[in-house]
Amino acid sequence: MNKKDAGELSGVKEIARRAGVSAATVDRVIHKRKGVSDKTRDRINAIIAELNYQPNLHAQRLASRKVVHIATFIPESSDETSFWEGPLKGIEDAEAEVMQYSVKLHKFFYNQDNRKSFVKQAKAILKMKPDGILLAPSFMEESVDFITACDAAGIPYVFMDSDIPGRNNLSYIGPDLYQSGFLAAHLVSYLLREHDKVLIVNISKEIDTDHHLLRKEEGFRAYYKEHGQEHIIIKRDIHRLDHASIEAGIAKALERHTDIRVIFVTNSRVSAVAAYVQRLPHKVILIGYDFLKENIDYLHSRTIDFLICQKPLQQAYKGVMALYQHIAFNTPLDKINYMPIDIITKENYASYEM
Amino acid sequence: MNKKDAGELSGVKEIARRAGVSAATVDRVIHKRKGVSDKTRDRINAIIAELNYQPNLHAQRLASRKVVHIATFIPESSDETSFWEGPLKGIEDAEAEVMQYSVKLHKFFYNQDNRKSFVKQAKAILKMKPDGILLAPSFMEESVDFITACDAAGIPYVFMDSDIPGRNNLSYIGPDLYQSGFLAAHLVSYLLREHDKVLIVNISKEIDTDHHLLRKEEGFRAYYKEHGQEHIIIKRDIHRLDHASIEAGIAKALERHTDIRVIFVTNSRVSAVAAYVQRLPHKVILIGYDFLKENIDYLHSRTIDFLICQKPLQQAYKGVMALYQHIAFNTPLDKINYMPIDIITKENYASYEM
DNA sequence: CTGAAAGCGCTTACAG
DNA sequence: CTGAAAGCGCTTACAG
Repeated sequence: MNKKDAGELSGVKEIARRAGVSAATVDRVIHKRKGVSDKTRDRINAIIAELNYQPNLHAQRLASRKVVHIATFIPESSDETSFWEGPLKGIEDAEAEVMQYSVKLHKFFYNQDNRKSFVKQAKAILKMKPDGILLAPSFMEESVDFITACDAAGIPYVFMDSDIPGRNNLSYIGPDLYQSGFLAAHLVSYLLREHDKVLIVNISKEIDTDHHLLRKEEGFRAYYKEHGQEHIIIKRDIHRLDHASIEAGIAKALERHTDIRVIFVTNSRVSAVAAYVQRLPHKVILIGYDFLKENIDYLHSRTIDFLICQKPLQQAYKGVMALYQHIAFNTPLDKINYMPIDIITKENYASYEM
Repeated sequence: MNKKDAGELSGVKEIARRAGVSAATVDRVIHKRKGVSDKTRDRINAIIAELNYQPNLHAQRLASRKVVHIATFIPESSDETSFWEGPLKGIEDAEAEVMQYSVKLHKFFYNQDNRKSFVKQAKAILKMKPDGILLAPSFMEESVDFITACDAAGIPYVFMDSDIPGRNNLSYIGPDLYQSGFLAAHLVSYLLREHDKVLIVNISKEIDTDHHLLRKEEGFRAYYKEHGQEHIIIKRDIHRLDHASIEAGIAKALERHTDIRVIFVTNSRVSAVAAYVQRLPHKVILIGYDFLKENIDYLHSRTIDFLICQKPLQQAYKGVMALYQHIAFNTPLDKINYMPIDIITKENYASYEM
């Protein structure tokens, strides 16, 4: 490593010198704080532009004695599904990377089957007045109430995992559900022989309001509509999550339609279907969602053939980082940030980066 | 944002106070510089361990007036293939992110069809004595000579894109070629009907020594060996890169084996095969490698069905960053860092992160 | 509306 | 082998 070229003034000091003001005033302009005359401001901005000045982030963070408080608000991991362990890990990774830099994360959780738990925690978040919030807005109505309160309190927020369009969120970071269904349909099209049928299975307690599953189903159907083949699709909604109910639902469908060759489960509950399918005398191709331990086990034993996955860990990681960048350095964020749609198989899961 | 809790001394100063020495001495111990008595060193190390001290990277980079010089050494993008534009972009991204922090990148390129260009540039790199090198070691012998010289000069290096096992590289960042071939074989197994055959096509000037392609073919064959089906594989090596030669090679194979339903091209030259296949009266499923514009166009028109891709941009980006972290902060690196094996289709390419 | 001075947590010469 | 002092490029009170 060599020494840096000994140089003249640069950065804030150089700007101050050229403008004939102090560094403090330049700082005020850079951070758009008030208390600077328009004339001085314009002069300084012109010099900043001319010099194409880029602040030294190290110096910035070091000198700033501020602590940024970020609240995260996601479902807790339940016995039913470990899906949210991924995002939680992403949040913790971001925390570890960023903590030493005067950031404090406050993690809040709600129960996905309990709207009241959401409302209660939401209240607690508003009370602590964080500098920003990362939110997975599962319950539509309650989420809208919450972000309306955030807007009023001037607290910026980022959505992850699912979007609520037309709101003041800084950003949405998560899957393109429709497109992932479309991708699944394309994949399935290679797997079907003539006269074969595909079974779509939605498994959720509240399918009426569950946008996730419906958007995926729409995407899936769109593919076959495009090819004039919607008739090959059979569909079942299963409203109970216990294995017996799920198995009964699948069994009935397979009984009625003996030509079903592929089952597409629109969420991570595919492992419950796999538990049944593996006992069948003939092979049924199984496609589902999400990198969960149960699912990977079935992928490994080739009962599940493909899993579609959208980087649950990275979603949350990016969400925290984006908020931090925005709050600490005023970085602009993209309003929509779709995660890649990954196809996981037995061969590539080991190197999958969540 | 709230104020930080007003605190006592911390960091280097607190360690110095407890050890009864100056900050400069603590600094010497942290960076394992010599000129400290064993006794003092042990005392300081004990305190560091006790406090679980983590240095503030911002302060570290800010205070250090060193410039880190990193050389990158990859093939130039040619008319034949734009593959190396991806890694170059990755290098430039890393540069943009890290430049302001006193890092200087020096980009060297060689012609993939010209060993002499490699040797010449390698000499130039050794002459400038960088602090670290990111190397894509295409030519085996020449690369070994080069890294032997680097070892002698004490210059650390990281491999990307292809590995040379058993060397002193800090790290390898790139694909798991064997496993990607195995994945391709699994994918193909879904696409073959009874009595169908699959054609493996290697296209390269020097296939004898081209480890890339052979490792992929091995992985591919391993899958069918496991299933006792090696007989369904037909194989062609094509040693010329012009479209006419490639088309002639494919045409001959298809003529001889009318039951070929899938063609697996072991590298990015799949677009040349696509140009021929799209003119055939019947559909042939086509699988190849790499996110190149030509390939994506054929993916879009459904002539190419799947592309396997291993994050060319990210490989190079990670390589530069890893070197930087190692040189500037002494961060330990993983010896092997396989990139995810991604399956690209018409539906998910738009959101693919290279 | 503006500036002088101190300080963030480190590292770097320099002197002894 | 060790330390005092200055400095990296910013931001923060405080004073005017």
